[in-house]
Amino acid sequence: MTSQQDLLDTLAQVARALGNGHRLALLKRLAQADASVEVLANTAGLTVGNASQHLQQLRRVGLVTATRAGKQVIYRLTDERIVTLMELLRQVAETNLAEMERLVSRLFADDNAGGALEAVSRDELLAGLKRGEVVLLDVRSEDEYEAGHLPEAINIPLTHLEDMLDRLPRDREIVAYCRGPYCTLSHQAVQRLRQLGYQVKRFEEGYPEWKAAGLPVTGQASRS
Amino acid sequence: MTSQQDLLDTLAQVARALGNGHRLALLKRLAQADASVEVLANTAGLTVGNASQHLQQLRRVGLVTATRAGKQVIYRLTDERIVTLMELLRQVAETNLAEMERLVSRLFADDNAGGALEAVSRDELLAGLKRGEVVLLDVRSEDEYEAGHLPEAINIPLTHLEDMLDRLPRDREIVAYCRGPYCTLSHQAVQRLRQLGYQVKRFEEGYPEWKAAGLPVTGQASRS
DNA sequence: ATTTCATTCAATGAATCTATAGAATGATTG
DNA sequence: CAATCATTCTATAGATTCATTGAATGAAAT
Repeated sequence: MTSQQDLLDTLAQVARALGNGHRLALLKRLAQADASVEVLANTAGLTVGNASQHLQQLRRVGLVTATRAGKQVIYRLTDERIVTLMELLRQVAETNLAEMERLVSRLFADDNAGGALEAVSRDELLAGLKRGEVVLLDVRSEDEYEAGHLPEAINIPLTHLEDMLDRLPRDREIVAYCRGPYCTLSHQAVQRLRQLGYQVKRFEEGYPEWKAAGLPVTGQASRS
Repeated sequence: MTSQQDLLDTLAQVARALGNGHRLALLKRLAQADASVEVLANTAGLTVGNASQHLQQLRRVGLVTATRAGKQVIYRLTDERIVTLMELLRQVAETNLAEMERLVSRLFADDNAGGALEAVSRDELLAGLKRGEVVLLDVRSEDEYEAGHLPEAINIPLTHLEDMLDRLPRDREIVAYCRGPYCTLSHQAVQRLRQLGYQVKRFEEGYPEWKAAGLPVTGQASRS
């Protein structure tokens, strides 16, 4: 059963090739069009020699291929799925690295007036919604929102928060929620919106808990 | 515009966390069920201390989260998409690392009767097809096949070769092709099918060359 | 309070990765 | 054939990663 580990080691090689910002920049450029070493070096802000070395690492694991065209060597992506792979990596990183940012956020939060990020309980939220005093904000991704969300929630993915501020009222209390108590998207949203002067609190639970409690949800299919 | 590079550097951190066989093994185990450090260490064949360190690297980039349960610390995947990410990584690696495997394959091939993997030229292929003696096998991915393929070619992605043998005739000559002379999928297919007793040869060119030569192709839209 | 267990932390050396500079290669041009 | 251009190779030093060891922490049991 060592072959299993061999396979994982091979995968790890490919992942390591992706594990460098400059190489990702090169790949990103190649996703747009094939290019020579010099062009790639310029767009990635590298010296030609250095770019060449990085490109060869990418080539070693089969992510790019090189063909000579006269004096130049043209690199191209071996497989279009590499773009998908990078996009998925970005998605996973974007949502999960919140953990890191949370630590930073905490420092900020502690600077504020003590429990600046205090959370709204389920009962409080229900009461506020009933009285029409509260606007719900779903800061998860669009996909997740479409798969199901709290009734009348506005969806602004955290990544687009600043772009879509016009959807948020300034004169009402906003309650932001995300995936649950261990998800930190809403923490960040609250923090950023506070700085912009909004009245925001965080729902202490999240969509999964809400749904599991049998409360009404809006959306398409159900997910296990 | 440095923020762009910052983002890529952050992505690179996540990719680097995936860039180790042991950590991939831990993630793979976690994809099945949450587990304690000790359990994870055992299934990955690591010492507890070492496993703990790897797990914390994964935690640092947000791929896993840890919760204490009594004496134990239970780790779990932060996001189900991590499984998808690993699967995609596997797919990309499997098709693209062919370059490496080609070197291995060559050794095998050289052991066989000289030109065991000798290739069929375009003219030979056209003649064989005309006489109806040849069955064409496209070992590229399903996507690529659907985007365009040689007429009447059967599509069996290399990854599913052994699963779909019933589509291949044992009594006729098979010619496998892929992306071109520098693509090695067909090398591997020929080698594996030979061992199973099929009469297989490899087309010395590939789909792009065939199409570029103005020969008929089947499929949907055209790709530049 | 002490012991035990699971896990984490800290320190070490070997191995690997990175950027730089300069030499070497391969293909075109004069 | 010499000169030039694009790229690759080689060598180097500094930084990072990895596995190992033993000590330290935190929670449960005696």
